[in-house]
Amino acid sequence: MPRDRTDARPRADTEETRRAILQAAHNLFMELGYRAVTTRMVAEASGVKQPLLYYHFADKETLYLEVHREQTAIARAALERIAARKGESIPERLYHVVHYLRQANRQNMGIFFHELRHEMSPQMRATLRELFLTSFVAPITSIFEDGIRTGFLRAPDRGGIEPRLATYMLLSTVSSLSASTEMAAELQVNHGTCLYKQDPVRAIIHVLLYGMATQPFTMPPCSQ
Amino acid sequence: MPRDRTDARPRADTEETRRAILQAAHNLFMELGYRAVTTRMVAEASGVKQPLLYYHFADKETLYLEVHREQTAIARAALERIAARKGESIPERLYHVVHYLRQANRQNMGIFFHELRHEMSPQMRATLRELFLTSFVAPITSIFEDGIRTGFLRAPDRGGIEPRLATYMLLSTVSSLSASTEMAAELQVNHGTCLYKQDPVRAIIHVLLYGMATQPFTMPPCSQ
DNA sequence: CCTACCGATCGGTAGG
DNA sequence: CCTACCGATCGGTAGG
Repeated sequence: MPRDRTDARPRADTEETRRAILQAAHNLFMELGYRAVTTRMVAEASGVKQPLLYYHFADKETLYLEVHREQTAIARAALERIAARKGESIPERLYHVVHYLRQANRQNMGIFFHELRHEMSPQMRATLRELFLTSFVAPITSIFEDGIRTGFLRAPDRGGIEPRLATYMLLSTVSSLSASTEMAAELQVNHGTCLYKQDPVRAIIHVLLYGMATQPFTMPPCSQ
Repeated sequence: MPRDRTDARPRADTEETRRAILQAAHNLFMELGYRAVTTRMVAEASGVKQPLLYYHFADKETLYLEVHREQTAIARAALERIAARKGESIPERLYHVVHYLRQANRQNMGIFFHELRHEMSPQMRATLRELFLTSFVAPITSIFEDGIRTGFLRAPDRGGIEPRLATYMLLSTVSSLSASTEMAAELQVNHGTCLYKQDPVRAIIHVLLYGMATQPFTMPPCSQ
């Protein structure tokens, strides 16, 4: 749609503006959510007038999609790279995953799914869901699969859980960690006597791997 | 504010209407979130005209607060009752907690904190935060504290985590479970060979208690 | 408990 | 890339 007009500015300028809009929209959508961000807020944050957004993007929903397309591509590359480091242990790879997720200012996963269900058109919903699965869920799941394969993690039929469920537990805990001031503040206070406990990320991974119970699990064996 | 007018209806009718509004508002706020729910939607769902809401409640924010006041009172009673069942094991009590949380149609915790930070006035934010801590966090935390006290769970200085962090991990995982179709659908598919795995709630509690690793935790001992 | 209506703001368009 | 503006809808009020 852009650059088919006779009085168009040089390509660089137009591209630059488009990128400024995407960047501003990214920050605002992640901070406030789809509905709370107005097109006028995006325009002001990117230094243009509001109707210009509709020269670069068909509508607000499309702008939201383009933001996610760009960000998920970056996240996918980073997470697949971490997942592929077979030389590193499972805890190390998980730590790097969580570290990346926190550093990328992703919004809360619950809010993302909420927006998917309630604010997006059906085809947009399907596209965004696919982007999320490919870029976030798949790489992390492959780490858990690797853990089961190498015997570090229990297989689902040996008292373990499905890799996909493990991924969702990790993602939901970490995204709540970033989203809720309450939880984040709580974790900052935790200056325990143990080294890893000063780092909430390590504490969470520690629980997912080794649990909280004193004794190893005493559930009835699976092949009963 | 209500019932100080000369032509007021009988007390029962007015109370009934107020309750109908609260019930409709509860369902809508939990399903769609504060911002997405309009006062006109609440009015229609409770069978009254929109301006009537302002006879019973000062504004939209106050209506939201009253909904939470009522619901957290119910939740608090239920959760404190479960936490007090000292005859039941920690896993059993946790299972009942999660079962209750899922049955009460609570919204996603991430969305709740998001609304707290971005949609509420400061004093409303403080009140709602207090309600949440007293009604949800405190009772569940007391179960984890009990687990450490009785030796079923590892103490924070013995390779365990703070009870409060355990509570947030449980709450965030469970609330994502209810909120994301994605995750819920995933868990329905899980028909493993192991009994507890057919129940996603048991699987989540199992991981929090016993972890996913084959071997007990091999982190450096804490008193080093 | 209602009808009628307000100022503000929303996403998006016209026209250049 | 802008000014000007649209129809719709929002939370809330006037007045009875």
